[in-house]
Amino acid sequence: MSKEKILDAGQHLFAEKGFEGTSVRALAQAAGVNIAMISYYFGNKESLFEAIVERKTAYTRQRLEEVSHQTTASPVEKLDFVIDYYVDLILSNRKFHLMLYRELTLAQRKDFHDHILDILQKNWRELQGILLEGQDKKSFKQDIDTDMVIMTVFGVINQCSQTGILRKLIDKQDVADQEQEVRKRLKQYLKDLFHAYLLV
Amino acid sequence: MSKEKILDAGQHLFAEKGFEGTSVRALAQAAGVNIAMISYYFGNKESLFEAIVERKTAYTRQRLEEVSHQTTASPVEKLDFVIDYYVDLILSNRKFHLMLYRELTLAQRKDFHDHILDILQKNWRELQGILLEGQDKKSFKQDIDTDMVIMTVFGVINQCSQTGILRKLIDKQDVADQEQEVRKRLKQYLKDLFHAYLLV
Amino acid sequence: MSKEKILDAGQHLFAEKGFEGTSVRALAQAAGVNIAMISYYFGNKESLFEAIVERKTAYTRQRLEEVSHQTTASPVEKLDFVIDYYVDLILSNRKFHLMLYRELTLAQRKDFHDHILDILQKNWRELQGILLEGQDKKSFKQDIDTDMVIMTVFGVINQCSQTGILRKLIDKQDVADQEQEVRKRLKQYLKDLFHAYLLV
Amino acid sequence: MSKEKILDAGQHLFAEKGFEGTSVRALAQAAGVNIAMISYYFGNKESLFEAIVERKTAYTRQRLEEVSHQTTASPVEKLDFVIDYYVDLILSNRKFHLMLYRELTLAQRKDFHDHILDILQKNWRELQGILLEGQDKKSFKQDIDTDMVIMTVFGVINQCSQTGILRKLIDKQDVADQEQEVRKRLKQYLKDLFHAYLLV
DNA sequence: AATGAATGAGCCTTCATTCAT
DNA sequence: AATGAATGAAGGCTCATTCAT
Repeated sequence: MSKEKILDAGQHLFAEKGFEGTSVRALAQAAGVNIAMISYYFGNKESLFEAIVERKTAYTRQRLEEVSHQTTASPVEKLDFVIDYYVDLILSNRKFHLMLYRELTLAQRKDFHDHILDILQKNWRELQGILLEGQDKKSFKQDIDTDMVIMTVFGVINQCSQTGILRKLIDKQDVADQEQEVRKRLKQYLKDLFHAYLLV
Repeated sequence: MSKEKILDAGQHLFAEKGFEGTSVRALAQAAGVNIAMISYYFGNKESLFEAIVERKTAYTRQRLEEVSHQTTASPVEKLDFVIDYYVDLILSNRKFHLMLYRELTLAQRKDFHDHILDILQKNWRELQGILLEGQDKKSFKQDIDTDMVIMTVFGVINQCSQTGILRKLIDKQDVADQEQEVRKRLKQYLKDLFHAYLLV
Repeated sequence: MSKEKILDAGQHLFAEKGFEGTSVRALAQAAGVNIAMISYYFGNKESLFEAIVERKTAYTRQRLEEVSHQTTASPVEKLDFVIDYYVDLILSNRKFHLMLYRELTLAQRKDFHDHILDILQKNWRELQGILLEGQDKKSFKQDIDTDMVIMTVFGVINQCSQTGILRKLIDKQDVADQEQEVRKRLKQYLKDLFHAYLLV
Repeated sequence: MSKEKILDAGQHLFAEKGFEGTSVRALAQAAGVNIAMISYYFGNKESLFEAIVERKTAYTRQRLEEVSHQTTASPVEKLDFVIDYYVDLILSNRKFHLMLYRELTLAQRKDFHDHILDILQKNWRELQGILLEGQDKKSFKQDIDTDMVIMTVFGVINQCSQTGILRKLIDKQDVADQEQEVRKRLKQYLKDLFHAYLLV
């Protein structure tokens, strides 16, 4: 009960304020539990952070595997699906993902960094599998840089999420519409881009 | 004299440890000045940070403007040049740029966030100018998403810089070679990608 | 069952880490019982400590009384026996005795201090009885300071046990031999010393 | 100024409550300075403790050396002087010395333990020098255990200081008289004891 | 222009103990 | 008889900043 409340509060607060910016006092207060419960359940703040990332990414990985291992869809269809999936995933959890990548760029806490990177790489391998399958089936070109394609998918989505620049480019409508507009545009763009680059 | 030393020390330390991770004590010690000098010259840590970013980006912007305003090159050539330029720029100052984007994603410090974003947008407008010029001259397609192309340039370079994943993918050679290999591969990929997407 | 396990764990842990240095959590873990059991059985940490000391000293006192009340031996023989006995006793339980005297010197916990001192004094009175008997029988000098002799017996043994200096003075042999060497030397010295001081 | 105040407050508080029992908050309050000044001047609580011991023992060592190196006195006179000196020294700073020996028996903090022991051993060597000189000059017996004599001097004084038992043995007079009585009796006893044991 | 001392708030963690079951 | 969850206080320490000189 308290454990869940701490995880929930942590997911929200870490996303909002970052690791350093979130004090255990604030965590305990937001979770409505005593400050000592963080140590009691998780040992320390760092381990709580890892537990939150673990919970979040485990769910994501599971969902992703289900999708990418299905055999009925073509590589292009799978790629399009993954694009849609990741755009929605990242933009629906903007602050959390931003925070994750932010902490990832801090050379401090090397062990944690490697741990998270391993988890993310598992997901990246799924995408790589689709690209290689497409090359095998001759539906994608042979001289493409698959690593870079993966970098592009996450790089573009993160960049949009990060800078929030599109909010400035489209300022005619209200916030909710903007959000939908950005997602739609992002999905369309990535598909167009990769169809132009990948397809034979 | 002391002021310069503080700026230099700050540029290095903030890049290495981030804003939160850099203490005023560490700054003073690294600069070889008294701890009170930071407040004396810059008021507080945040303002020192802004001064450092200002100094760094001003230099970059100046260099970029010189390049993009030249009239002899074609849009494609200009695009290719900007790609080369940014890959070298960001990868040559990896830690600083990572830190910059990291701090940018923290909702805290809103004013600072907007200030930095304004600076970066100036540079982005240069790139946008090239894309629009290409459309004008009918050398680029008409139905392209120019905002997204900009997001892609920075997104992909940052993603490579950020995760350092390529270091894992190419581990046959020594570090210096890897660095060159990554840059070369990144430049080639981005050109191939945009030529496929942009050119009529 | 749990109570015994706690007492055993406490005797070992308090000897090793001292009163302050032993946490209730560590006690519970070492005893393999729930943390709340310490409060359940003993009320609080302090009372547990007293219970342990009580158990330990009661056993010692019983052994000592058996010995000192025997009537066949002369005062000198009795004294020699007590010296042998105490050297072995204290050096065989070095850490426990060190801890006991250590806690005794803390002005805090006055009640506990007095309680322990009463117990120890009972044993001291046995030794004093021997000395007075020796004076009565004219085998010891009349102008000796019996209180100080008692202080000397315990003071010297404790000092050796405490500083572990003899380990540094005799470093030719292995640890087990050192231990035996120290005991032998200590017994011989104390007998020589008191024979010189006490005997008529 | 603050540094001195912290050292003074520390000397008093550590003697009174021990290392663990003295909080940095209490130290700061007793010294009338801000809590951060302990870190500012000494780094941490442990280093403050070492600084205090250093200051105290340095003064003692200096005094002792002056005395033991004088050439006019005989070995017996020197021994008697050292006995008088140490009885006064330890009983005048009872709580401090008790605390010192107490902390010395804690296996925790091994480095600190060794450091203090080294300092104390320097003083012990002075006493050992006197005993060896006495043997050289044939005024002391040849078959004495000099290490044990040293253990005895400190052991007996510490034991008296520690248990405070004499307070119970002599309870006819007021406290100040007791103190003097104990010192006088202790000095006399130690001289009698060693004269009996050492002299040819 | 520059300093070292000083501040007070805040950090994370651990403590002995008690509660509800 | 026994438990795991929960408590609130206190622990040592570091922080950015300011003061007096």
